[in-house]
Amino acid sequence: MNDVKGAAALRATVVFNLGTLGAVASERFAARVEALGLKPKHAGLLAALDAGAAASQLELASRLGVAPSLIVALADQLQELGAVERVRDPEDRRRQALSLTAEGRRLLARCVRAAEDVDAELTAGLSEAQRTSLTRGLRLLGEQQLPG
Amino acid sequence: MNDVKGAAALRATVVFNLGTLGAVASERFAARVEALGLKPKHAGLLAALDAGAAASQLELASRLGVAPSLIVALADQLQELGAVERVRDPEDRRRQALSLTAEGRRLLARCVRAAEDVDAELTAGLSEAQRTSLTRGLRLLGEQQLPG
DNA sequence: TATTGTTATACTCTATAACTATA
DNA sequence: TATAGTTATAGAGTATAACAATA
Repeated sequence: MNDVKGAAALRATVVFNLGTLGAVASERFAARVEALGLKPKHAGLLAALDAGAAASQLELASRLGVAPSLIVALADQLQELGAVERVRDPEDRRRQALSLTAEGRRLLARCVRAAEDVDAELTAGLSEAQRTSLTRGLRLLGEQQLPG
Repeated sequence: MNDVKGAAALRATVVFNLGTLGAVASERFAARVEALGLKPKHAGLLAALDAGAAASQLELASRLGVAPSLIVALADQLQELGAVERVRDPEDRRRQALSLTAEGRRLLARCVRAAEDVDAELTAGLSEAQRTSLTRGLRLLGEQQLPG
């Protein structure tokens, strides 16, 4: 009790649990979307496009907090899967507008189902009230700390 | 409303928020412990040792869910900082028991403070009740999904 | 000259495999 | 021969920097 703060105090923090659980969660989600030819970042890009960020690739990069070159790679792969289209802006031919295809929306829906499956798995040991309260807390934090 | 599930549904999931917030949280924690010469995994190892997992390096590796070779590297660095000691088990000279030094406990305490600072930053926009409920939900999930 | 997208390159993190020493 | 730890190597993921096309 006269201890300085140790392991128990670290485990009590939000940041420690977010970090460790985030890694576990991402790993499980990745395992489920792998069969679709996707990584979690692909799902993130699909979601950003679906949310209406039909913007230029540079804008997407800053919204997702990744390097522009990564958007190129992700978009290349999604394009090969027929999930997105690139259309040159006729008013500024440097710009490429990314947009979801029907197949892209279908893939996104499959990602959502994968995420919901992982959710069920992760929160299986929680009561309904606990699940609700956790979900709300995370959404609130997400709205405050994440762009868009 | 006749839409298939899209971006909004993905953002509503626990796994999506855990993944994205976990990345943000880890990044902020990493920035704070960098000045101590540490990465988040160093803090994790210090915490595991403080929690009493004084075990062999191989046991540590499986407890933390990382490769044994990573424990070697982390322990090397912590030893250079004077934070851990390696003592050969006299009964089986292949085994090295890692243990925290006073400096290691001091470093761990500084990690805890860093984590608490990040917590305050992350949850600044939440009410006390929201913060409590989030913290409880995460700890509960952590106890169920994480080893040890 | 500045900006968008792309390509080339390098860096970080971590795992797998090969190796050493003890058992 | 099997195991703990170590070292060497390789792969994934992503960023930075150089480049091309357009403005």
